[in-house]
Amino acid sequence: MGQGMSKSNNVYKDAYNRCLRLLDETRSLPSEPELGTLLGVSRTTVRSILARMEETRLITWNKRAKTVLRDPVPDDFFPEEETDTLADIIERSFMRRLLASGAEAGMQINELELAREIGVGTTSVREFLIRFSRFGLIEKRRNSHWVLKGFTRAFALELTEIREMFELRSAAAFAALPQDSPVWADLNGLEDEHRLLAREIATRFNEFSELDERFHRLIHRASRNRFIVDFYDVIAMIFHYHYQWNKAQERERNEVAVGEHLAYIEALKSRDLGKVDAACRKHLKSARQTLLTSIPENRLPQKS
Amino acid sequence: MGQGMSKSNNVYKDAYNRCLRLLDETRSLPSEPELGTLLGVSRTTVRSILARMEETRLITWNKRAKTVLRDPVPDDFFPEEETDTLADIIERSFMRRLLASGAEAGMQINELELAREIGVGTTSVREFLIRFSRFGLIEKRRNSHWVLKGFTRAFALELTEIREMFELRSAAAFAALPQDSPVWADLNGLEDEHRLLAREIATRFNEFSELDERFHRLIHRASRNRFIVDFYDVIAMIFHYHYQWNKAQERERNEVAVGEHLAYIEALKSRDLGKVDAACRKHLKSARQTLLTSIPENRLPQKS
DNA sequence: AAACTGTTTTTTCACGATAAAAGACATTAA
DNA sequence: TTAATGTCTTTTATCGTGAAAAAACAGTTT
Repeated sequence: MGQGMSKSNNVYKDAYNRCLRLLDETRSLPSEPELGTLLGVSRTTVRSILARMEETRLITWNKRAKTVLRDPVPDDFFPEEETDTLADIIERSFMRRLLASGAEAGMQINELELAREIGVGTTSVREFLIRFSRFGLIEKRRNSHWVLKGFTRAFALELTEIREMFELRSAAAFAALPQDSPVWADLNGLEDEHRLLAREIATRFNEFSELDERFHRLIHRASRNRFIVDFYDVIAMIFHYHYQWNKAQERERNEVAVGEHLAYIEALKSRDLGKVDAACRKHLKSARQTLLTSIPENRLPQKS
Repeated sequence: MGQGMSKSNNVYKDAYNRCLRLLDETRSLPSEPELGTLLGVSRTTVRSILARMEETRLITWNKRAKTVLRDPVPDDFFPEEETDTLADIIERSFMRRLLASGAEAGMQINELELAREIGVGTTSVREFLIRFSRFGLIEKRRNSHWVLKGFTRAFALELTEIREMFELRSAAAFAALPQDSPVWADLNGLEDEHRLLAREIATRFNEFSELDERFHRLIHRASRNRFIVDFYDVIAMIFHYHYQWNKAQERERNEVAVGEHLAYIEALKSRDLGKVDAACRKHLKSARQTLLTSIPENRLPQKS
């Protein structure tokens, strides 16, 4: 499937699907540039979308007039898997292998083999590995292969050490932000979402990780330091796959975390640096514990 | 020049040049695998080197017997510029443009144009930009171009903030290392080199930046945290180009820094955490000052 | 005139192909 | 029987190419 293909049109397909959802809401579509901004794509792509919608008799299209003819049905949508970017496909395949047992530290990674297995070109795999290397899980040998460093206890400890350093500093910066800063409104919004989730935790516990990420990113942004903000990508990636892998006690864990977040938010709103520090430390400690207990360590930690 | 060329043989040429220097020291060369380890290349490359050395009558080569016939002359060496990796060539070109006036923040970076200008393929430029993005100076717009964030005062401040956080922690970890750790010998070696350089600073001041990097890397390594160790790459890159660009008061600056390093080393050796912290802070403060004064800020700092 | 649509050009993304370099296997010498 | 050399295979590094997508330009409509 798909060999020899130069470039998939997933941007178009994804935007098309999103545009279909817009159709429910209006009787006619806005101008091409406006649609482009709305969907986050260029006008070229917008025009391809409109052309297809006309073909499938979803709309009539004549210059400025784009009249909706009917509501979209499930069959109008492109299949989900065709809307993924190649980078996402490669990342998922790679992480599946990495988290599967048998991915020992020190194991070497073969670009060609990975590319063949996933069914993509080597260039895309190379670029993925280069991007991925900043997560500290793989390392390149000059003129040679990549080496897997492994999702080990040592990795988790190094990661959380930096995370704690950065978040404590960000939280302090957050508390020191002037009262008229828009972050306080954002924080209030997040607080409401937390309270709502806390009330319905029994059924909605799996929605926590998305809220968790938004909350921590808001705090990190207060540091106004690109290295701190960017580092949250590493944390988010690890936690994303970690939670996908380890579902044990998910409900309990998340319930505890929501409570900690609410205390943390309370501390931030008090703008008392001592309280902020304490609440932040407490939450980070339990987050680290959660991560650590999920990593089985059957080998001695390797030196250097 | 060089169009259509798949891959340059710079690994071979560089190893060849380094192998020539070995010739001065011995009358016969070791085995192929041994030479490979010595030069950091595969046996395939070693054999190409030996083949050429035989051709140019530098050695006779018959199975295990590799007898040196004559000392190499300057003409035997490949030109320096042919030994550079493509990544280095691209980095240099890119940094030259970036540091040249006219590289405004917000300016967009064009892969194709860069590739054409440097005379390399787009793939190599793309891979370079991905690797380079971790330095925080450029940012990718999804499905579109890269944006230059600029070598601004804000960048320098964000960079030094992290650097100070990491180095203070590393220095403390260093001082806490057991007396029998090999780092103390390394530190003594560096101390000697500093004293030597201090004595001859008038003529050797330009050798400081290399020593500086080795010293700080030793300290960062004590953190035993890959993210801290890796972050020194960012600092090293910035300081490398910064010093190349800004030669004003180089001698004075370096003289002061050598003195600060010696005090810092003294503090580490005392293993008194208070002294270490003070010496580290003092040096980092002046390092930051040096970096900041060299960045002309003619615009207001832009809001996020 | 401002904002839109129609058309053309440029750039990004991803592939297969090929030389350089690494690595594996087979053979031979110490 | 260990460690080298000789030979063959695989992988990495880099390019040119072509389709997807963005961006620029030109002409229209309100």
